[in-house]
Amino acid sequence: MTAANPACDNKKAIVYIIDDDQSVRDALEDLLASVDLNVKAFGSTQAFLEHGLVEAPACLVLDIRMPGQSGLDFQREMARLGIEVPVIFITGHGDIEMSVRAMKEGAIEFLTKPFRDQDLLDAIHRGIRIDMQRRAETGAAAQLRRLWSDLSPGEQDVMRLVVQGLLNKQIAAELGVSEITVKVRRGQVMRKMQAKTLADLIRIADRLEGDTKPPLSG
Amino acid sequence: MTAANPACDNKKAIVYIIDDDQSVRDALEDLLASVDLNVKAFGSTQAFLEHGLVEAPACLVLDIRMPGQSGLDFQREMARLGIEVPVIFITGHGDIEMSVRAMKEGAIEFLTKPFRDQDLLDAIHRGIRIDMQRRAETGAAAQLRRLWSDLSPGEQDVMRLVVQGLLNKQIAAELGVSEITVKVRRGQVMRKMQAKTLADLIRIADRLEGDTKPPLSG
DNA sequence: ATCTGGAATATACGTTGGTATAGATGGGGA
DNA sequence: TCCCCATCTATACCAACGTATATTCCAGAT
Repeated sequence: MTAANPACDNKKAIVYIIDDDQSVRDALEDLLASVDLNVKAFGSTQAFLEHGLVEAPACLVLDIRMPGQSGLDFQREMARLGIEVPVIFITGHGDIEMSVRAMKEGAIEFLTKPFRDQDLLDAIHRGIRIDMQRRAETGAAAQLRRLWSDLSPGEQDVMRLVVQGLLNKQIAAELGVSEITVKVRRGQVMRKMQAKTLADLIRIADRLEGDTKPPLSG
Repeated sequence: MTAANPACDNKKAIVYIIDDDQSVRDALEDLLASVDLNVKAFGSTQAFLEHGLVEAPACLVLDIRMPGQSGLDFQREMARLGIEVPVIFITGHGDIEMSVRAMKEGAIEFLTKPFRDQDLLDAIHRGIRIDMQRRAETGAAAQLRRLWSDLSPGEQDVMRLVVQGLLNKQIAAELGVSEITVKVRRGQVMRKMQAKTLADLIRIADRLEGDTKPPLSG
Protein backbone atom coordinates (compact mmCIF):
# COMPACT_ATOMS: atom_id res chain seq x y z
CA MET A 1 0.00 0.00 0.00
CA THR A 2 2.85 2.38 0.80
CA ALA A 3 5.66 3.57 -1.40
CA ALA A 4 7.75 0.52 -0.52
CA ASN A 5 6.49 -1.42 -3.50
CA PRO A 6 9.43 -2.09 -5.79
CA ALA A 7 7.81 -4.93 -7.76
CA CYS A 8 4.48 -3.61 -8.97
CA ASP A 9 5.67 -2.27 -12.28
CA ASN A 10 3.98 -3.93 -15.18
CA LYS A 11 7.26 -3.80 -17.10
CA LYS A 12 8.90 -6.20 -14.67
CA ALA A 13 6.16 -8.81 -14.75
CA ILE A 14 7.21 -12.28 -15.83
CA VAL A 15 5.32 -14.86 -17.83
CA TYR A 16 6.42 -18.43 -17.14
CA ILE A 17 5.77 -21.00 -19.81
CA ILE A 18 5.93 -24.74 -19.31
CA ASP A 19 5.51 -26.78 -22.48
CA ASP A 20 7.45 -29.79 -23.65
CA ASP A 21 7.19 -28.70 -27.29
CA GLN A 22 10.10 -26.49 -28.24
CA SER A 23 8.26 -25.00 -31.21
CA VAL A 24 5.35 -23.99 -29.00
CA ARG A 25 7.70 -22.38 -26.52
CA ASP A 26 9.42 -20.45 -29.30
CA ALA A 27 6.14 -19.29 -30.77
CA LEU A 28 4.83 -18.13 -27.41
CA GLU A 29 8.08 -16.37 -26.60
CA ASP A 30 7.87 -14.49 -29.88
CA LEU A 31 4.27 -13.55 -29.26
CA LEU A 32 4.85 -12.30 -25.74
CA ALA A 33 8.09 -10.53 -26.60
CA SER A 34 6.19 -8.65 -29.30
CA VAL A 35 4.09 -7.01 -26.59
CA ASP A 36 7.02 -6.32 -24.24
CA LEU A 37 6.41 -9.14 -21.78
CA ASN A 38 9.31 -10.86 -20.06
CA VAL A 39 9.21 -14.59 -20.66
CA LYS A 40 10.87 -17.56 -19.04
CA ALA A 41 10.12 -20.82 -20.80
CA PHE A 42 10.73 -24.35 -19.53
CA GLY A 43 10.41 -27.76 -21.11
CA SER A 44 9.24 -29.50 -17.98
CA THR A 45 7.75 -28.83 -14.57
CA GLN A 46 10.99 -30.01 -12.99
CA ALA A 47 13.00 -27.41 -14.86
CA PHE A 48 10.54 -24.76 -13.73
CA LEU A 49 10.78 -25.81 -10.10
CA GLU A 50 14.57 -25.91 -10.22
CA HIS A 51 14.64 -22.39 -11.58
CA GLY A 52 12.25 -21.10 -8.92
CA LEU A 53 10.08 -18.02 -9.04
CA VAL A 54 11.65 -14.62 -9.36
CA GLU A 55 10.27 -12.11 -6.91
CA ALA A 56 8.01 -10.30 -9.35
CA PRO A 57 4.39 -10.33 -10.42
CA ALA A 58 3.88 -13.22 -12.75
CA CYS A 59 1.59 -15.77 -14.26
CA LEU A 60 2.10 -19.25 -15.61
CA VAL A 61 1.10 -20.62 -19.00
CA LEU A 62 0.93 -24.35 -18.52
CA ASP A 63 0.48 -27.13 -21.04
CA ILE A 64 -1.85 -29.91 -19.95
CA ARG A 65 -0.34 -32.83 -21.79
CA MET A 66 3.33 -33.35 -21.05
CA PRO A 67 5.50 -36.41 -20.62
CA GLY A 68 5.84 -37.22 -16.97
CA GLN A 69 3.71 -34.99 -14.80
CA SER A 70 0.56 -33.56 -16.38
CA GLY A 71 -0.27 -29.90 -16.05
CA LEU A 72 -3.26 -30.69 -13.88
CA ASP A 73 -1.19 -32.74 -11.46
CA PHE A 74 1.41 -30.01 -11.39
CA GLN A 75 -1.27 -27.43 -10.55
CA ARG A 76 -2.19 -29.53 -7.53
CA GLU A 77 1.44 -29.96 -6.56
CA MET A 78 2.00 -26.21 -6.70
CA ALA A 79 -0.92 -25.70 -4.33
CA ARG A 80 0.68 -28.25 -2.01
CA LEU A 81 4.01 -26.44 -2.25
CA GLY A 82 2.38 -23.07 -1.61
CA ILE A 83 3.19 -21.67 -5.05
CA GLU A 84 0.37 -19.29 -5.79
CA VAL A 85 1.03 -17.93 -9.25
CA PRO A 86 -2.09 -17.62 -11.46
CA VAL A 87 -2.31 -20.47 -13.97
CA ILE A 88 -3.48 -20.37 -17.59
CA PHE A 89 -3.87 -23.77 -19.19
CA ILE A 90 -3.36 -24.43 -22.87
CA THR A 91 -3.98 -27.75 -24.51
CA GLY A 92 -4.42 -29.31 -27.89
CA HIS A 93 -6.39 -32.34 -26.80
CA GLY A 94 -8.37 -31.37 -23.74
CA ASP A 95 -11.81 -32.42 -22.68
CA ILE A 96 -14.51 -30.88 -20.53
CA GLU A 97 -13.61 -32.87 -17.45
CA MET A 98 -10.05 -31.57 -17.56
CA SER A 99 -11.15 -27.99 -17.96
CA VAL A 100 -13.67 -28.21 -15.12
CA ARG A 101 -11.11 -29.72 -12.80
CA ALA A 102 -8.59 -27.06 -13.74
CA MET A 103 -11.04 -24.21 -13.11
CA LYS A 104 -12.23 -25.75 -9.84
CA GLU A 105 -8.67 -25.81 -8.62
CA GLY A 106 -8.20 -22.15 -9.35
CA ALA A 107 -7.00 -21.79 -12.93
CA ILE A 108 -7.93 -18.41 -14.35
CA GLU A 109 -8.20 -19.54 -17.98
CA PHE A 110 -8.28 -22.70 -20.07
CA LEU A 111 -7.55 -22.32 -23.76
CA THR A 112 -7.65 -24.96 -26.46
CA LYS A 113 -5.29 -24.86 -29.42
CA PRO A 114 -5.63 -23.22 -31.73
CA PHE A 115 -6.55 -20.13 -29.75
CA ARG A 116 -6.53 -16.50 -30.71
CA ASP A 117 -3.36 -14.71 -29.61
CA GLN A 118 -5.44 -11.95 -28.10
CA ASP A 119 -7.29 -14.39 -25.86
CA LEU A 120 -4.00 -15.57 -24.40
CA LEU A 121 -2.69 -12.04 -23.98
CA ASP A 122 -5.90 -10.98 -22.25
CA ALA A 123 -5.64 -13.91 -19.88
CA ILE A 124 -1.98 -13.18 -19.17
CA HIS A 125 -2.64 -9.56 -18.34
CA ARG A 126 -5.52 -10.57 -16.13
CA GLY A 127 -3.30 -13.10 -14.37
CA ILE A 128 -0.56 -10.55 -13.81
CA ARG A 129 -3.06 -8.12 -12.39
CA ILE A 130 -4.39 -10.79 -10.04
CA ASP A 131 -0.86 -11.65 -8.95
CA MET A 132 0.01 -8.02 -8.35
CA GLN A 133 -3.01 -7.64 -6.12
CA ARG A 134 -2.22 -10.87 -4.26
CA ARG A 135 1.36 -9.72 -3.75
CA ALA A 136 0.24 -6.38 -2.42
CA GLU A 137 -2.03 -8.14 0.06
CA THR A 138 0.47 -10.72 1.20
CA GLY A 139 3.14 -8.05 1.39
CA ALA A 140 1.00 -5.97 3.70
CA ALA A 141 0.26 -9.07 5.78
CA ALA A 142 3.95 -9.89 6.00
CA GLN A 143 4.67 -6.35 7.19
CA LEU A 144 2.14 -6.77 9.97
CA ARG A 145 3.59 -10.12 10.98
CA ARG A 146 7.00 -8.47 11.13
CA LEU A 147 5.71 -5.82 13.51
CA TRP A 148 3.97 -8.49 15.58
CA SER A 149 7.11 -10.60 15.86
CA ASP A 150 8.98 -7.59 17.24
CA LEU A 151 6.65 -7.54 20.24
CA SER A 152 7.93 -9.17 23.40
CA PRO A 153 6.00 -12.29 24.46
CA GLY A 154 4.31 -10.32 27.21
CA GLU A 155 3.31 -7.61 24.79
CA GLN A 156 1.84 -10.19 22.46
CA ASP A 157 -0.19 -11.56 25.37
CA VAL A 158 -1.54 -8.12 26.18
CA MET A 159 -2.36 -7.35 22.57
CA ARG A 160 -4.23 -10.62 22.19
CA LEU A 161 -6.42 -9.84 25.21
CA VAL A 162 -6.84 -6.14 24.44
CA VAL A 163 -8.32 -6.84 21.03
CA GLN A 164 -10.73 -9.26 22.67
CA GLY A 165 -12.13 -6.27 24.50
CA LEU A 166 -10.89 -7.10 27.99
CA LEU A 167 -10.25 -4.32 30.51
CA ASN A 168 -6.74 -3.68 31.72
CA LYS A 169 -7.57 -5.10 35.14
CA GLN A 170 -9.01 -8.24 33.57
CA ILE A 171 -5.89 -8.65 31.46
CA ALA A 172 -3.74 -8.18 34.53
CA ALA A 173 -5.64 -10.91 36.39
CA GLU A 174 -5.53 -13.22 33.38
CA LEU A 175 -1.77 -12.85 32.97
CA GLY A 176 -0.94 -12.66 36.67
CA VAL A 177 0.75 -9.28 36.44
CA SER A 178 -0.08 -5.84 37.79
CA GLU A 179 -2.41 -3.48 36.01
CA ILE A 180 0.44 -1.01 35.67
CA THR A 181 2.44 -3.56 33.73
CA VAL A 182 -0.49 -4.08 31.43
CA LYS A 183 -0.72 -0.35 30.80
CA VAL A 184 2.97 -0.11 29.97
CA ARG A 185 2.85 -3.11 27.65
CA ARG A 186 -0.29 -1.77 26.04
CA GLY A 187 1.45 1.49 25.28
CA GLN A 188 4.37 -0.40 23.76
CA VAL A 189 1.99 -2.45 21.64
CA MET A 190 0.32 0.66 20.26
CA ARG A 191 3.68 2.21 19.45
CA LYS A 192 5.29 -0.88 17.93
CA MET A 193 2.24 -1.86 15.91
CA GLN A 194 1.93 1.71 14.66
CA ALA A 195 -1.66 1.94 15.78
CA LYS A 196 -2.84 5.42 16.62
CA THR A 197 -6.17 4.28 18.04
CA LEU A 198 -7.66 1.16 19.54
CA ALA A 199 -9.75 0.83 16.39
CA ASP A 200 -6.54 0.61 14.37
CA LEU A 201 -5.13 -2.06 16.64
CA ILE A 202 -8.25 -4.20 16.45
CA ARG A 203 -8.27 -4.07 12.66
CA ILE A 204 -4.57 -4.93 12.56
CA ALA A 205 -5.19 -7.87 14.86
CA ASP A 206 -8.06 -9.12 12.72
CA ARG A 207 -5.90 -8.94 9.62
CA LEU A 208 -3.27 -10.98 11.43
CA GLU A 209 -5.88 -13.54 12.42
CA GLY A 210 -7.53 -13.90 9.04
CA ASP A 211 -4.25 -14.79 7.43
CA THR A 212 -5.01 -18.40 6.61
CA LYS A 213 -5.91 -18.44 2.92
CA PRO A 214 -9.68 -18.12 2.41
CA PRO A 215 -10.23 -18.99 -1.28
CA LEU A 216 -10.64 -22.73 -0.83
CA SER A 217 -14.33 -23.58 -0.69
CA GLY A 218 -15.33 -27.04 -1.65
CA MET B 1 -24.79 -18.40 14.33
CA THR B 2 -27.41 -18.34 17.07
CA ALA B 3 -30.36 -20.65 17.68
CA ALA B 4 -32.56 -18.59 15.34
CA ASN B 5 -31.78 -20.71 12.33
CA PRO B 6 -34.97 -22.35 11.14
CA ALA B 7 -33.80 -23.24 7.63
CA CYS B 8 -30.55 -25.09 8.03
CA ASP B 9 -31.99 -28.58 8.17
CA ASN B 10 -30.73 -30.72 5.34
CA LYS B 11 -34.16 -32.29 5.09
CA LYS B 12 -35.72 -29.01 3.95
CA ALA B 13 -33.20 -28.32 1.23
CA ILE B 14 -34.58 -27.92 -2.28
CA VAL B 15 -33.06 -28.95 -5.58
CA TYR B 16 -34.33 -26.90 -8.52
CA ILE B 17 -34.11 -28.45 -11.96
CA ILE B 18 -34.46 -26.57 -15.21
CA ASP B 19 -34.47 -28.75 -18.31
CA ASP B 20 -36.72 -28.58 -21.33
CA ASP B 21 -36.74 -32.38 -21.69
CA GLN B 22 -39.60 -33.90 -19.69
CA SER B 23 -37.95 -37.32 -19.59
CA VAL B 24 -34.76 -35.85 -18.13
CA ARG B 25 -36.77 -34.00 -15.48
CA ASP B 26 -38.61 -37.19 -14.58
CA ALA B 27 -35.42 -39.20 -14.37
CA LEU B 28 -33.72 -36.61 -12.18
CA GLU B 29 -36.76 -36.31 -9.95
CA ASP B 30 -36.73 -40.05 -9.43
CA LEU B 31 -33.04 -40.07 -8.69
CA LEU B 32 -33.19 -37.25 -6.18
CA ALA B 33 -36.37 -38.50 -4.55
CA SER B 34 -34.63 -41.82 -3.98
CA VAL B 35 -32.16 -40.08 -1.67
CA ASP B 36 -34.80 -37.97 0.12
CA LEU B 37 -34.14 -34.69 -1.64
CA ASN B 38 -36.97 -32.25 -2.33
CA VAL B 39 -37.18 -31.41 -6.01
CA LYS B 40 -38.87 -28.66 -8.00
CA ALA B 41 -38.53 -29.15 -11.73
CA PHE B 42 -39.23 -26.61 -14.46
CA GLY B 43 -39.31 -26.82 -18.23
CA SER B 44 -37.94 -23.32 -18.81
CA THR B 45 -36.07 -20.53 -17.08
CA GLN B 46 -39.23 -18.41 -17.27
CA ALA B 47 -41.24 -20.99 -15.37
CA PHE B 48 -38.51 -21.11 -12.72
CA LEU B 49 -38.44 -17.33 -12.34
CA GLU B 50 -42.23 -17.15 -12.10
CA HIS B 51 -42.21 -19.71 -9.35
CA GLY B 52 -39.51 -17.91 -7.41
CA LEU B 53 -37.15 -19.31 -4.81
CA VAL B 54 -38.51 -20.80 -1.64
CA GLU B 55 -36.73 -19.54 1.45
CA ALA B 56 -34.62 -22.62 2.00
CA PRO B 57 -31.11 -23.85 1.24
CA ALA B 58 -31.04 -24.95 -2.34
CA CYS B 59 -29.06 -25.55 -5.47
CA LEU B 60 -29.94 -25.46 -9.14
CA VAL B 61 -29.36 -28.14 -11.77
CA LEU B 62 -29.38 -26.31 -15.05
CA ASP B 63 -29.37 -27.64 -18.58
CA ILE B 64 -27.14 -25.73 -20.98
CA ARG B 65 -29.01 -26.22 -24.22
CA MET B 66 -32.61 -25.10 -24.05
CA PRO B 67 -34.93 -23.44 -26.53
CA GLY B 68 -34.95 -19.70 -25.94
CA GLN B 69 -32.48 -18.69 -23.25
CA SER B 70 -29.42 -20.89 -22.81
CA GLY B 71 -28.32 -22.02 -19.38
CA LEU B 72 -25.18 -19.91 -19.62
CA ASP B 73 -27.15 -16.77 -20.41
CA PHE B 74 -29.53 -17.55 -17.59
CA GLN B 75 -26.64 -17.91 -15.17
CA ARG B 76 -25.56 -14.41 -16.09
CA GLU B 77 -29.10 -13.10 -15.78
CA MET B 78 -29.43 -14.61 -12.32
CA ALA B 79 -26.26 -12.80 -11.27
CA ARG B 80 -27.79 -9.59 -12.60
CA LEU B 81 -31.01 -10.28 -10.69
CA GLY B 82 -29.13 -11.06 -7.50
CA ILE B 83 -30.16 -14.72 -7.39
CA GLU B 84 -27.27 -16.49 -5.73
CA VAL B 85 -28.18 -20.16 -5.69
CA PRO B 86 -25.28 -22.52 -6.52
CA VAL B 87 -25.48 -23.78 -10.10
CA ILE B 88 -24.68 -27.23 -11.44
CA PHE B 89 -24.66 -27.47 -15.22
CA ILE B 90 -25.56 -30.59 -17.14
CA THR B 91 -25.32 -30.90 -20.87
CA GLY B 92 -25.32 -33.46 -23.60
CA HIS B 93 -23.46 -31.43 -26.20
CA GLY B 94 -21.12 -29.12 -24.34
CA ASP B 95 -17.68 -27.96 -25.26
CA ILE B 96 -14.69 -26.73 -23.32
CA GLU B 97 -15.40 -23.07 -23.93
CA MET B 98 -18.86 -23.44 -22.44
CA SER B 99 -17.57 -25.22 -19.39
CA VAL B 100 -14.82 -22.70 -18.79
CA ARG B 101 -17.23 -19.79 -19.08
CA ALA B 102 -19.65 -21.51 -16.70
CA MET B 103 -16.98 -22.14 -14.10
CA LYS B 104 -15.57 -18.62 -14.42
CA GLU B 105 -19.00 -17.23 -13.67
CA GLY B 106 -19.30 -19.26 -10.52
CA ALA B 107 -20.82 -22.62 -11.38
CA ILE B 108 -19.80 -25.27 -8.87
CA GLU B 109 -19.95 -28.21 -11.28
CA PHE B 110 -20.28 -28.97 -14.98
CA LEU B 111 -21.35 -32.48 -15.91
CA THR B 112 -21.69 -34.00 -19.35
CA LYS B 113 -24.33 -36.61 -20.12
CA PRO B 114 -24.08 -39.39 -19.49
CA PHE B 115 -22.78 -38.78 -15.99
CA ARG B 116 -22.65 -41.03 -12.99
CA ASP B 117 -25.57 -40.47 -10.61
CA GLN B 118 -23.18 -40.24 -7.72
CA ASP B 119 -21.29 -37.37 -9.32
CA LEU B 120 -24.50 -35.37 -9.56
CA LEU B 121 -25.51 -36.22 -6.02
CA ASP B 122 -22.09 -35.22 -4.71
CA ALA B 123 -22.31 -31.91 -6.51
CA ILE B 124 -25.83 -31.29 -5.22
CA HIS B 125 -24.85 -31.92 -1.64
CA ARG B 126 -21.86 -29.68 -2.03
CA GLY B 127 -24.05 -26.98 -3.52
CA ILE B 128 -26.56 -27.22 -0.70
CA ARG B 129 -23.77 -26.98 1.83
CA ILE B 130 -22.39 -23.89 0.10
CA ASP B 131 -25.85 -22.33 0.04
CA MET B 132 -26.41 -23.06 3.72
CA GLN B 133 -23.18 -21.33 4.57
CA ARG B 134 -24.01 -18.37 2.34
CA ARG B 135 -27.45 -18.09 3.93
CA ALA B 136 -25.97 -18.16 7.40
CA GLU B 137 -23.60 -15.36 6.46
CA THR B 138 -26.15 -13.17 4.71
CA GLY B 139 -28.63 -13.82 7.50
CA ALA B 140 -26.14 -12.60 10.06
CA ALA B 141 -25.40 -9.57 7.88
CA ALA B 142 -29.11 -8.82 7.56
CA GLN B 143 -29.50 -9.01 11.32
CA LEU B 144 -26.72 -6.46 11.72
CA ARG B 145 -28.30 -4.16 9.15
CA ARG B 146 -31.56 -4.43 11.06
CA LEU B 147 -29.88 -3.35 14.27
CA TRP B 148 -28.12 -0.52 12.43
CA SER B 149 -31.35 0.74 10.90
CA ASP B 150 -32.89 0.99 14.38
CA LEU B 151 -30.29 3.57 15.34
CA SER B 152 -31.37 7.20 15.17
CA PRO B 153 -29.54 9.27 12.52
CA GLY B 154 -27.49 10.92 15.24
CA GLU B 155 -26.55 7.57 16.70
CA GLN B 156 -25.45 6.34 13.29
CA ASP B 157 -23.25 9.42 12.95
CA VAL B 158 -21.62 8.75 16.29
CA MET B 159 -21.09 5.08 15.55
CA ARG B 160 -19.46 5.89 12.23
CA LEU B 161 -16.97 8.22 13.89
CA VAL B 162 -16.40 6.06 16.96
CA VAL B 163 -15.27 3.11 14.86
CA GLN B 164 -12.87 5.42 13.04
CA GLY B 165 -11.11 5.83 16.36
CA LEU B 166 -12.09 9.45 17.06
CA LEU B 167 -12.30 10.72 20.62
CA ASN B 168 -15.66 11.80 22.02
CA LYS B 169 -14.61 15.43 21.94
CA GLN B 170 -13.53 15.14 18.33
CA ILE B 171 -16.84 13.54 17.43
CA ALA B 172 -18.67 16.30 19.24
CA ALA B 173 -16.80 18.95 17.27
CA GLU B 174 -17.33 17.09 14.01
CA LEU B 175 -21.07 16.82 14.54
CA GLY B 176 -21.54 20.17 16.23
CA VAL B 177 -23.06 18.75 19.40
CA SER B 178 -21.89 18.60 22.99
CA GLU B 179 -19.58 15.90 24.25
CA ILE B 180 -22.29 14.79 26.66
CA THR B 181 -24.61 14.13 23.76
CA VAL B 182 -21.92 12.06 22.11
CA LYS B 183 -21.52 10.01 25.27
CA VAL B 184 -25.25 9.37 25.51
CA ARG B 185 -25.52 8.42 21.86
CA ARG B 186 -22.49 6.22 22.18
CA GLY B 187 -24.08 4.35 25.06
CA GLN B 188 -27.23 3.87 23.00
CA VAL B 189 -25.19 2.58 20.10
CA MET B 190 -23.46 0.00 22.28
CA ARG B 191 -26.79 -1.15 23.70
CA LYS B 192 -28.72 -1.23 20.43
CA MET B 193 -25.93 -2.90 18.47
CA GLN B 194 -25.52 -5.45 21.25
CA ALA B 195 -21.83 -4.72 21.56
CA LYS B 196 -20.36 -5.37 24.97
CA THR B 197 -17.01 -3.81 24.15
CA LEU B 198 -15.56 -1.33 21.68
CA ALA B 199 -13.81 -4.23 20.00
CA ASP B 200 -17.21 -5.81 19.33
CA LEU B 201 -18.55 -2.59 17.87
CA ILE B 202 -15.63 -2.15 15.53
CA ARG B 203 -15.96 -5.68 14.22
CA ILE B 204 -19.70 -5.20 13.75
CA ALA B 205 -19.06 -1.98 11.84
CA ASP B 206 -16.48 -3.67 9.62
CA ARG B 207 -18.92 -6.46 8.80
CA LEU B 208 -21.49 -3.84 7.86
CA GLU B 209 -18.96 -2.10 5.64
CA GLY B 210 -17.69 -5.19 3.87
CA ASP B 211 -21.17 -6.11 2.77
CA THR B 212 -20.75 -5.50 -0.94
CA LYS B 213 -20.28 -8.90 -2.53
CA PRO B 214 -16.58 -9.84 -2.74
CA PRO B 215 -16.53 -13.00 -4.97
CA LEU B 216 -16.34 -11.19 -8.28
CA SER B 217 -12.73 -10.99 -9.39
CA GLY B 218 -12.12 -10.69 -13.07
C1' DA C 1 32.66 -8.05 41.30
C1' DT C 2 30.66 -4.38 38.83
C1' DC C 3 28.06 -2.27 35.32
C1' DT C 4 24.14 -2.05 32.26
C1' DG C 5 19.79 -2.47 30.13
C1' DG C 6 15.27 -4.28 30.20
C1' DA C 7 11.20 -5.58 32.57
C1' DA C 8 7.90 -5.27 36.43
C1' DT C 9 6.07 -2.53 39.84
C1' DA C 10 4.47 1.46 42.60
C1' DT C 11 2.93 6.31 43.08
C1' DA C 12 0.99 10.20 41.20
C1' DC C 13 -1.54 12.95 38.06
C1' DG C 14 -4.25 14.25 34.15
C1' DT C 15 -7.42 12.73 30.46
C1' DT C 16 -11.06 10.07 28.66
C1' DG C 17 -15.12 7.14 28.94
C1' DG C 18 -19.59 6.06 30.93
C1' DT C 19 -23.81 6.63 33.68
C1' DA C 20 -27.33 8.75 36.57
C1' DT C 21 -30.17 12.64 37.47
C1' DA C 22 -32.46 16.53 36.10
C1' DG C 23 -33.83 20.42 33.27
C1' DA C 24 -34.82 22.47 28.61
C1' DT C 25 -36.56 22.02 23.98
C1' DG C 26 -39.62 20.70 20.46
C1' DG C 27 -42.74 18.17 17.69
C1' DG C 28 -46.84 15.22 17.01
C1' DG C 29 -51.39 13.23 18.95
C1' DA C 30 -55.55 13.04 22.22
C1' DT D 1 -54.73 23.44 24.20
C1' DC D 2 -52.33 20.17 26.67
C1' DC D 3 -49.71 16.04 27.07
C1' DC D 4 -46.27 12.73 25.88
C1' DC D 5 -42.04 11.34 24.26
C1' DA D 6 -37.71 11.75 22.21
C1' DT D 7 -33.61 14.39 22.06
C1' DC D 8 -30.13 17.50 23.71
C1' DT D 9 -27.72 19.43 27.40
C1' DA D 10 -25.63 20.29 32.01
C1' DT D 11 -23.88 18.75 36.46
C1' DA D 12 -21.84 15.43 39.14
C1' DC D 13 -19.41 11.41 40.00
C1' DC D 14 -16.71 7.30 39.29
C1' DA D 15 -14.20 3.96 36.57
C1' DA D 16 -10.87 3.25 33.14
C1' DC D 17 -7.01 4.81 30.38
C1' DG D 18 -2.41 6.64 29.69
C1' DT D 19 1.98 8.69 30.90
C1' DA D 20 5.87 10.29 33.77
C1' DT D 21 8.96 9.31 37.45
C1' DA D 22 11.30 6.36 40.47
C1' DT D 23 12.50 1.88 42.50
C1' DT D 24 13.56 -2.89 42.46
C1' DC D 25 15.16 -6.98 40.38
C1' DC D 26 17.75 -9.81 37.33
C1' DA D 27 20.36 -11.61 33.45
C1' DG D 28 24.18 -10.79 30.62
C1' DA D 29 28.30 -8.17 29.46
C1' DT D 30 32.75 -5.94 30.95
